[in-house]
Parts: sequence; C-alpha cells; structure tokens
Amino acid sequence: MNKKMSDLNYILDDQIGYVLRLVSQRHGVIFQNHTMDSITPTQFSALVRVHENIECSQNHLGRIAGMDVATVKGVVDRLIDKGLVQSRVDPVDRRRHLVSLTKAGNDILQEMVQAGKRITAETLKPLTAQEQKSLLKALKKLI
Amino acid sequence: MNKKMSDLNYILDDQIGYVLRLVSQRHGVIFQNHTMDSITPTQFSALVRVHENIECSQNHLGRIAGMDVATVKGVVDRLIDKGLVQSRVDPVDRRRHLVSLTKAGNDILQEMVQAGKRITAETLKPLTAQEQKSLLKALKKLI
DNA sequence: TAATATTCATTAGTATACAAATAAAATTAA
DNA sequence: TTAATTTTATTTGTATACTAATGAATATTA
Repeated sequence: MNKKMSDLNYILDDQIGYVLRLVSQRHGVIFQNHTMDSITPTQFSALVRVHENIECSQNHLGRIAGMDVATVKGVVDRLIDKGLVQSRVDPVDRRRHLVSLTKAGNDILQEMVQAGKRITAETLKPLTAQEQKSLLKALKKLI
Repeated sequence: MNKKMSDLNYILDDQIGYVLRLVSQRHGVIFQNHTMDSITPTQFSALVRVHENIECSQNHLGRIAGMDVATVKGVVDRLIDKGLVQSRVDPVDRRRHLVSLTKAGNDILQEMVQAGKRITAETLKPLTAQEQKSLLKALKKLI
C-alpha cells in the first residue's frame, strides 16, 4: 500500500531556512504591490544606504547593504540606467567608483520610504505589536 | 557641514524585508558548509517533497515546495543532471512530467536530512529553545 | 460534438546572489 | 625604491525567483 521508500522523520515546514524562503517570497509580492518604477527591495536598500552615506564606493555599499560586490555591480548599473544614482571615479583613489543619489533618486527615495513603512506594516500585519517586536529582535540575533 | 539632502526617518535595519534577506544569507552560508554534492536549499526542499509524494508533476512540486513553475523546471533539470531524480511522462495525462527520486537521490536525501537538522540548529543557535519556537511560530503566520 | 477554458511545461527576459578569476590601483613590507 | 600584498571593480559561470508568452494536452461548456 505505502510505496514510500522510508520515513524521513523530517518536517520541512519546521525548518527555518524553508520558512524564511516562503516569508521572503510573500514579502516580495507585497513589496512589488507598493513600489513605483519597478524598484526592487535590494535596489531600495541600496538607495537608502547611498543616501545615508552621501557618496560611497561600490565595495563599501556592498558591506553596508549586505550585498556581494558582484551583486552591487548589477544593482548600481540598473540604478544608473534608471537615473536614480550616478557614479564618478574617486580622484583620491582611482580604484573607487563613488556612487551618489541623483535628484530623481532622492525624490523616488522619499516616496519609497513611505511605501516601505506600509510594506513592513502589511507584511507584519498577522502579528500583534508585541509579536512584531519579538520577531524582529529574534531575527536580528540570527544575522 | 552636513551634506545630507534630508533626514529620511527610516531605519532600514528595522525593516522585516531587509532583516529577512540578511538572515537568509547567513542561513545560506551555513547550509553550504553542511551540504554534500553542492545540493542547494531549494534543491533539498524539492527532494524532500518528491520523497513525500513518491511521484509528482512539476506544477504540483512547485505548489508544495513553494516554487514558481519556471523555477521548478530549472531545479528539476539540475537534479536530473545530478542523477538524484528522474522524470517520465504521465501515461494518463501526457502534459505531466512525473518526477521521482532515484536510488542515489534517496541515499543523498537520507544523509541530507541529518545535515538539515544540524543546519537548522546552527542557524537558530543564538536563540533559546523558547525563542526558537516563538520565532518559527511567528514566521509561519507571515506566510 | 465543437468551441472555450484550463492546466502543464517550456522558453525568454529580468533581477538578485555568490564564487572564482582577472586587472588595475593603492598600501605595506623588505 | 622595489616587491609583495591588499583593495576595488569587473567578468564569467551557476542557481534561484518571477513575469509573460507560447504551445500542447486535457476539461468544461455551450
């Protein structure tokens, strides 16, 4: 009757990695529904970090935004294509490409920040305020 | 002195999406350190679901493993390349490609399940048992 | 039955995400 | 100062992850 080769004794739905993937997917859908100009979560993170640092190299941006250098390269390229950031060679260190927000990038960012707050709120909506706080606190310990 | 265009009043590090991305990255590193044959988290999820279902179509696999059909296609192709699953056309419904584990796939899965438990344990190590339980419970509400 | 709609898989295109290799520039050490 | 090392950016390759379009097979409906 039972053709299963064996019992795995493994609940995939209880594994943190699997659950993280599903929650991230759900968040991605919500993000997309609130965003303008097809800004992605990663691009948004980059915009925020560039704003906070005025001007920074790609490597530095990667470190403060949690991205690999190769990933940063692609993200910055696409943000340049969209006219949201600009890049110039650092005169002091010619290896560095200093990235900064354009006027358009700053304008979009101001709007996106409001959307970002709504995105977070909607994603966390199934939880009480206390649960939201505990969740964030626990997740931060795992970074 | 302060060249910042404006104060965003936005803490990126407190946004669930950003934190989820960083935690997922950390989990990915841990997963990679425990895995054999370069099995990825997504591939592992697929193997578990195929095992649970003995044989299933790609569409069905996508639904039960949380993957888009296009993603499933790539994952299954790579698992076939590795000899861990096999595929046959469903004689009853010739649209369907039934995916099942090979002997090698079943063997790998048995080992990976043990690794999977260690991966989850190591990822959640910074938390107490109670915190781990609460975290999982909260995350599941967000799916 | 014939027309319509749905389901399934594939393909193409875009966007992360990371590893590894390379090259250029800057820093450190000998 | 020269040589070795490090840092920065780029490129290539692989693996998700999703959208949209397409075609084939099945189901439904008129």
